[in-house]
Amino acid sequence: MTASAARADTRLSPRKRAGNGPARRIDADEIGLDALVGHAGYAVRRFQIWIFQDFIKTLGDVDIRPTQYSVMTVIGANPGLSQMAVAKRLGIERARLVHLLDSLEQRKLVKRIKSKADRRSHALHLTAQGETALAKFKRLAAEHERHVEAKIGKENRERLLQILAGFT
Amino acid sequence: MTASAARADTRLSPRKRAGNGPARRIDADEIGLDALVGHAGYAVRRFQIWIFQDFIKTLGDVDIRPTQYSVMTVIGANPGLSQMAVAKRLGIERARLVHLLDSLEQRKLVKRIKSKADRRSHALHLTAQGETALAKFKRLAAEHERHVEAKIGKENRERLLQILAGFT
DNA sequence: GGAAGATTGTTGTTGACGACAACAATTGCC
DNA sequence: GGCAATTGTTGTCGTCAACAACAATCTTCC
Repeated sequence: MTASAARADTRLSPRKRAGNGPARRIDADEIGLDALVGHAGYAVRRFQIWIFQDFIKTLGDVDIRPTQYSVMTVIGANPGLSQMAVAKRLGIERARLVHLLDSLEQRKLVKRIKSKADRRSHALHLTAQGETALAKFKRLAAEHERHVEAKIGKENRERLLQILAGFT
Repeated sequence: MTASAARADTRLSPRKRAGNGPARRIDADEIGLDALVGHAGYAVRRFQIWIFQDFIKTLGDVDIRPTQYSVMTVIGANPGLSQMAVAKRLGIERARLVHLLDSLEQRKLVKRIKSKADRRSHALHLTAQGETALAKFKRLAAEHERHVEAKIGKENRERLLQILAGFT
């Protein structure tokens, strides 16, 4: 079922089939994308939507979204980071990180500790509760990753990670 | 360097390096992502952001965003489609497509023609101006695609398209 | 040592986008 | 002929990226 793509570009162009309206019912599966096939951005966008939806669903019970997971993972692996450091590392704006941390702090998963070295900044840590929660999140994330494998194949997933390793 | 994924889970944890704050200046490039590396979703998200930004910049002079481009491409290749058909094909909601078409119609690139076969629906067409404009957009999109090649390599781009072909 | 400029966290706004819900007009079905 | 489904539209809500402005604080430079 997944192997049925990658043609489509070389089908006889359906151009100007209809004068001012479709005479026949169009099945929406048989619409030629033409130039759209072959655009990396389009494929990546569609895939990203799919993968995020599966992540959100798989971690739906614990109510954790991909960005929240990435923030907790980075803090868990590097306790004491400032908000700027986390934002820069994850490529999110510090303005946005404020709300993310507000939410995570309300849920007692993360805490902001005033840094004594630089009184402008906060040192970010997971709470004890946050540590055990993150462990559970990681198990669910691993399950999500298996869904990805099931979707595109184990070796394709690894090739993908290899190709995109420069963006992490 | 690109082969360095898929371990990550088994590195000695740098946990608890800092008591309540970073003693040393952290360079934000040397922050361990640990479990984040190895997550397909994270890599794909970062890549998608990069690729969209390049697309928007490359087509900045003509003020066309990726979604607008995809809509015009589909209409150009399949004149007379209804809004539902386009929405379903591109995976966008029909509610959202309304605004996209409003914008494109104001710019005289697309026109909605009342279908006589089904008076509920509109047959979508490019205007003459839209046709020539789309040709220019496609040239710029091809230039963008070359940027992608330059970023990840020609053969990696093609492998990527192959892997994700099922999502187009 | 003090003024000038940079950095950090915060608040706010804007716009693109996905997800829903409701609605009128129209079509298809039984 | 009547009732469910479809199509386009309008609206709301929440997520997210991109900016801009601001107070507090640090750094730099004279």
